[in-house]
Amino acid sequence: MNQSASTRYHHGDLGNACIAAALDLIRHEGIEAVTLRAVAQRIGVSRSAPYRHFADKRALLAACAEHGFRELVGAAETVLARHSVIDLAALIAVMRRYAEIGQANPTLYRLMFAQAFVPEDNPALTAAADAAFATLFQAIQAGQVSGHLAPGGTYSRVLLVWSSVHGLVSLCNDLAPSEIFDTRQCDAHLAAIFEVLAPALAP
Amino acid sequence: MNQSASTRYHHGDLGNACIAAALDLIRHEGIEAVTLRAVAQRIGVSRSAPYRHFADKRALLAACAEHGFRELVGAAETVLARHSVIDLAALIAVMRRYAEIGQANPTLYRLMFAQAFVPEDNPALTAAADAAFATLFQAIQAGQVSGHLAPGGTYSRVLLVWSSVHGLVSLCNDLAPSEIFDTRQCDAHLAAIFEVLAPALAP
DNA sequence: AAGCCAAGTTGACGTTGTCAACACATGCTA
DNA sequence: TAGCATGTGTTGACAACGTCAACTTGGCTT
Repeated sequence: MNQSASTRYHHGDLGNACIAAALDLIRHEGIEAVTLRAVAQRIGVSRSAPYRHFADKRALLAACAEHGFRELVGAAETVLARHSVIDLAALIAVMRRYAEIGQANPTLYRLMFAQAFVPEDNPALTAAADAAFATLFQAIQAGQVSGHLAPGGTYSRVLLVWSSVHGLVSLCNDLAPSEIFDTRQCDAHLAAIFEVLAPALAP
Repeated sequence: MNQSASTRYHHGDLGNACIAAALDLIRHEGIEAVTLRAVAQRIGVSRSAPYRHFADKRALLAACAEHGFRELVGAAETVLARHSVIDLAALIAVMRRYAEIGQANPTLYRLMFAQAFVPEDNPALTAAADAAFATLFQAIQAGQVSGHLAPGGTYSRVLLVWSSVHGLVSLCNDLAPSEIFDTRQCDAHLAAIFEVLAPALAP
């Protein structure tokens, strides 16, 4: 009785254990190391046990991507909560945190934006991505309402900010560093971008 | 003699034939359909013939990505050549064309920015990506010199423009369409972004 | 004409995703 | 309490894939 979870026949929470193991492989070993066999082995379970909890490998990866979006939204909300008003500095702080997370786990970040590539739609994943968009939208809107950000074109500004930061993080994560574009200076690049962007966002 | 290329024992240009076949599979069948066996079969050659021309599968994919960057640069230069001066309208036209190409072949576009993910560096691919950056840089610089674009911060502005458009194309290509963010309206989103961006770029 | 080398082929191997058939455990019902 | 249904994990198997080694073919040089 109360046998350790690792030796019980029934794992108890194999679904989440699979996600955790996959996330660990994604973070530390790269996407090619993420095989269902490796995931199962890490948990101490047979190779096809995960099929009781995920339809196929892509479903497991989608769950990991969903986790990534939730982490992103949670981090953004934490930063937002530290600011009593949403002005340009607050917006920059949020996007800096966004970039930080994207850079900290490049493989996961890439995976998050690789899911919709597959034809089957995944409502949970779409909702998680939407939550990221909505968080940014509400922040910018709040800044505009309180007069700390330039008014009008809320949707366009959300698109611009998200696209810019997502684009920069993607470029820095996915391109090899070169003399003309040093992908290791993502933070500095982000600051440079927001310097140009400032007049278009501040009131 | 002068036997048809498809029946000759020596193909003559198998390397380029592999790239062409892979590009066709990428465009029409999706990345998962790109197997060395499928590429070889399309050319009418045995499964491991490509290994005489590419070290491994990734090398072939890198060559495809390189081709994609060259197409991008060529298209940008064509648009630029149609404009006697580089003002905001010209810049928008270039980036619109960029987005058009990125949307026309999403799988290839994604592949182009997925190469540097692998540890081995690929000088030819890095050079091709650099050429894209350099083209945009020179265009913006020329516009600034001639007084048709706002002066100063050339590098920052290049980063901003490239990141924004690349980010938007990536988001539209890779995310599933949702009610809050319709990824099928990429062109309209691009116009919206440049509307906000205009004051930061025009003189 | 001889022979060398690049180019293409064939056979084979290990890995992977996936499925079907089976075994086990747990909780409900009689 | 016995038995059974259902959910959970295991095992065996298969096809597809990337890749390598050994072999064959063809054209070019000398």
